[in-house]
Amino acid sequence: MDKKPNDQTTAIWVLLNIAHKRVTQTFEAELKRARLPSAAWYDILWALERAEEGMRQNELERQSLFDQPNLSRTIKRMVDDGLVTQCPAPTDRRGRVLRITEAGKALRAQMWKVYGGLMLSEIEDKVPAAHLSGLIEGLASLVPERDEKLQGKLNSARESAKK
Amino acid sequence: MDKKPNDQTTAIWVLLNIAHKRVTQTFEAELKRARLPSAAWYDILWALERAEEGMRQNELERQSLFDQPNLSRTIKRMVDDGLVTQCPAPTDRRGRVLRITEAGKALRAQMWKVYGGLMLSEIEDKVPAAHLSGLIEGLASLVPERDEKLQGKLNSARESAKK
DNA sequence: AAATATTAGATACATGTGCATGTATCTAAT
DNA sequence: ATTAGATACATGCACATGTATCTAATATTT
Repeated sequence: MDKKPNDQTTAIWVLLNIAHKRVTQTFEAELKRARLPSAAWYDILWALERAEEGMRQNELERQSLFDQPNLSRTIKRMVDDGLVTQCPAPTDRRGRVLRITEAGKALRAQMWKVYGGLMLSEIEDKVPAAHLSGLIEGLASLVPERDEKLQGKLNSARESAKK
Repeated sequence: MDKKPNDQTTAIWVLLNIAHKRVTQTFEAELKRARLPSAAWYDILWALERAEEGMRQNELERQSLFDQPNLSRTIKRMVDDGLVTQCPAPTDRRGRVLRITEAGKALRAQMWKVYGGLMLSEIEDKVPAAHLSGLIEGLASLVPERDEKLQGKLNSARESAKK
């Protein structure tokens, strides 16, 4: 090694892993305790609920952290569970248009009671105001601008941080 | 929901997931490209290399992000690969003392060339100085003080951040 | 128009992860 | 000495994830 990472770099790397694991596990455990699906399902349901006209599956893939095969399987399960419908896309016969069902909306609302509460208790209550913007901007700096797949979420996140 | 998470909270939650996934995937992809084991293996090897006298498996479990069954299996693979030895603990016949082998040390050194370089390119080069402490303290605030399992790493990380 | 490349989505396979549980051993109270 | 409960580690199973590949459809090139 020509140059060693400094101590702050090490701290960030270690803490990024610890904090992510810790927060994620808390979310998943509480959702499971409430007999609800995982946070990833929430994110899909919420994205589809906002898309009034439905959403192409590849568009959802770009907005989510799922890779393509994984999203495909997850959607299949959600269709089987009656949460989402999958119709052929009108303009491209390869494609599928996804829509949330009423049951899907109901489940998302149900999940929000737990999910939103966890955002409050696990994040909002814990991060001191002094470190809010440093945390947000620091995390954002780790995501490359050019990564098209993540750009959408990053932009909307930064925007809401500014308000 | 009585109270909604604010926009900064949402940004943190979204960015924590995006940044973690993005950085982790880069690390794993580059290690794989170099035909090296995952970052988790590096962490184990490094912990054992620092423990001159060897380390009890349950102690390693506390210091790592592995849960117990998963660590058990991972250690088994590392023993099979000749990277680690597993001896009965002298004082407790339930326990195992783990030690890194010379081959294990060599592999860790090899991995460091890639791993350390990634810490520089993916973290040190990307996070602006202005957000360093906010990022570190913000992440740390997400980890509960009382979580014994994570406390060790958190303390050493904070300490190095101060220097 | 034919050939080729690209894209959308699904599926197979290998691997990783968490949870529940099993076995052996330890500690401490009876 | 015996028994109750805790702890250390291992294993089985269900499920999530990533990689490679497949099919069908669309886009591009010549």
